[in-house]
Amino acid sequence: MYNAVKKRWKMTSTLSDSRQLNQKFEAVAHDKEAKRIMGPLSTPTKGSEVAGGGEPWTPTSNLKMLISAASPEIRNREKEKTVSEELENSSQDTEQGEESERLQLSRKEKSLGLLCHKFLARYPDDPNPAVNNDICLDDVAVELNVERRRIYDIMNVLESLNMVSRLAKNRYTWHGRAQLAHTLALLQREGEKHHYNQQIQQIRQRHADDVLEMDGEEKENEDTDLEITLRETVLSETSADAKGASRKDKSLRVMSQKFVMLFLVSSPRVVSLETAAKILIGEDQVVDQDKSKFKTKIRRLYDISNVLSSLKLIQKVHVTELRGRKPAFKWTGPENLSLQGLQVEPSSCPGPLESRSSIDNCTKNLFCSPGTKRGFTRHHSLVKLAKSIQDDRRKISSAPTSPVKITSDSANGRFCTSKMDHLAEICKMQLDQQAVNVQKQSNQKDEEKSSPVPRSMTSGAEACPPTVQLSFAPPPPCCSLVPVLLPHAVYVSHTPVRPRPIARPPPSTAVRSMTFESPRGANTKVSPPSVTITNQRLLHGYEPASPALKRTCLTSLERSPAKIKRIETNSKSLSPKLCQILQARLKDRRGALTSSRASARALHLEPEFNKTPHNNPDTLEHNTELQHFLETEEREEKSQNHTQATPTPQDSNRHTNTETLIPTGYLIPISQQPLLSFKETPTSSGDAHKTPTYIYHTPTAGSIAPSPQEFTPSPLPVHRPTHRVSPNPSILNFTLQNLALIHNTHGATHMAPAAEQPSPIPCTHTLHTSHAHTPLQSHGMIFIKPVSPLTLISLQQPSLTTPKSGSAPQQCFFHTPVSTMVTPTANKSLYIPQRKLDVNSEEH
DNA sequence: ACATCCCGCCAGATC
DNA sequence: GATCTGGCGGGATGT
Repeated sequence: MYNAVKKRWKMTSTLSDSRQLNQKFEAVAHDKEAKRIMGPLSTPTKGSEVAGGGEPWTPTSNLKMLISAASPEIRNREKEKTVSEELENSSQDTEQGEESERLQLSRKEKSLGLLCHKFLARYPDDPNPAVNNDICLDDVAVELNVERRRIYDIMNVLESLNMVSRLAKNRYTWHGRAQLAHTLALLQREGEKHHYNQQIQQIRQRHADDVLEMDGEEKENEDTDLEITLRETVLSETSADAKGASRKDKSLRVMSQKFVMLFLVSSPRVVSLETAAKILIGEDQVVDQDKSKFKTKIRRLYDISNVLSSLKLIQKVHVTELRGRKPAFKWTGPENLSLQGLQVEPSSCPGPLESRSSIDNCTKNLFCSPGTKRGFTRHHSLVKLAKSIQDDRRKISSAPTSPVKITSDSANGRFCTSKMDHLAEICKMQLDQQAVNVQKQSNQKDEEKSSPVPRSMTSGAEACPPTVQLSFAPPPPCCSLVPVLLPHAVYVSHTPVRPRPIARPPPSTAVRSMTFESPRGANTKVSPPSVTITNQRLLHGYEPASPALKRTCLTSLERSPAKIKRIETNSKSLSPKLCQILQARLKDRRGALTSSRASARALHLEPEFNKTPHNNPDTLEHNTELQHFLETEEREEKSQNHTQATPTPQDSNRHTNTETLIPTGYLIPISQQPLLSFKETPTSSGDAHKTPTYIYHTPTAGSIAPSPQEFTPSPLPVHRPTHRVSPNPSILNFTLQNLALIHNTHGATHMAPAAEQPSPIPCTHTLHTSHAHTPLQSHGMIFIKPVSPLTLISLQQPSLTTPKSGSAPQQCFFHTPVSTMVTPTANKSLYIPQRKLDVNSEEH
């Protein structure tokens, strides 16, 4: 397969090369020009790359012309394309010169930025919805003479800004800048929520301090305050990076959105790559993990920057700091972003990210009768839901190493079944409701149309509301699906920002406790100050232990598959060390940790994780010991906290927190009640406050929906200490595994519940409803199988459908990487994003 | 030497 | 199983 892919790529490159060669032949180029003029190449709609030639008749053409004029390189490139195309048609002899040709092109000529320019030149900023704005990656790749891989990079960034949306495999829909302002506004808001500005300041300050004095202690102190916040946020967000979810969490889309957020919240709208990378990665990790990660992040940021630069949203600059001159980017995009439009009725309009396709998918396909065939492939998920569930169960149960999984099994069957049943009903309801919503939306649209955004692309996306609509406000049920832009990452952090209508217990910092190892090693200690800070934050309404954070921890544990593998590879040698570390850590933790353990529940770790321990005998031994140790601790903790054990809402929250620790993707803790409380405002746009539901988008299966409840106060102090230490993913994973082995006591501690929960499937609906029934539900834990996001989605839908049902369930959704959303309430538009897009409008 | 970032391997996700 | 996606990082190129 790979070979095949490679071949394909090679072919592409070959073509490119040949084209390049052709480039030399100016005459040929001219011919091409003529051809272009004659007609669009492959995609008429797109306007083909003719740009260079300049097609006066279309905006795109004009744009192209301008670009070409501005950049000879672009022009040449265009020519090359044309030429190459001709060559292709005529002959393929070019291969010989491929290499040479390739080399001939300067690096700049092959830059992503230039490529993006070319790409953008093909489409109008404000596309006519009536026209077919579909983008075929293959066509684009061919036309632009680049490998598909490069196109993905561009598409990912554009998608993060909702300038395009994925329709189906190999297919995207172009939205242009119509929704850009809205999207940016959303991102800005998200950035504010995440306190990125603080993070930036923190980092800057820290750098300054570092330069001035290398004193370790001081640094430590510094960390306490904002840094902690930053870390939390970052980590939480990073969590995405971390693993679990799928690599998608680390996707360029998420990074791009975060990156943009940094600009939007930073006072001097200048962000250095270093700062951005740190924030995106999390300083701890940066410090701790080799710099490779940092380097990689920087590389990615360059990729993103190139695209954003092409969009003219940022501009490269250099900032001079104490340490010297550093590359940075300055925001040159729109400055005054307002969410006004966004706030429009949530229900009516799909989020900026929403695309016609998504809407269509949701409305037409998804919610159509389950049995119906869906035009969109992704919708298969619905159809396959049952199958997926079963598969998941099977997998889970089969998982040799994870006891937890096994547990989930028994109940799963029923759980799934019931869910399915619900699903059908929900779908039905949803359809009905949808019809109503559509009408409403249409009405609203008229009003809202104030914004020039053409939302619905072609065919009736009746549902497709203008971008403006996205209101953050309580997203309609469907909206939940609607990607408000919050990228996966986003979802993580926002928790902190959200206002909690209900007095909920302070968030627990359980997550932190999970992080055993501080990157800084010895330095990390539990610092009382940090605890204090946490509390303060809580008071302020920040949630230190944001779900995101938790996730982060979890995620970190899981990490990307690739990484996991690496880790596993090394596990043999590392395990002993890890064990030691863990033990030491545990000792340290003993007193403090209370809830952190919960993470342990994570039991159900990915197979990979599971493998590690098992594979390595030594590890097993260590594990046993660790387990013992943990168990003991856990018991102690339980005894201490046992009061909390009772399954009251609060308890649930706690559990949730604990759950958070669980590796994302697998267990998802959802607190229902809180959600319910929030949910009430389906229509209200109140951005800021209602937000009862959060839409957590996780590209990966396991997004955790942090409920307000999640933040329980009581445990905080305990967790805090650990928190400081940055978790070593490997260690965390290891630990989690061990913990997993340890059983959880149901109520007593944090995590246990989740693991025990039988149902692997995250069905919001079920969860909520069941809340009272099963322990699982009560805990809000959901076991999500990373493997089948689709399943999750479908499950979610049901919840969507029953928006008003009032039950909490609906509020939480699990987003698979693909679709995410959670909207508790409303529901006007059903939207199922094929992929999760990122922006959330959640809070309101 | 350092900044950029292209290239394409390779694994997870989808079809 | 084939193909699509896209994370990732080696290493080339530019400054």
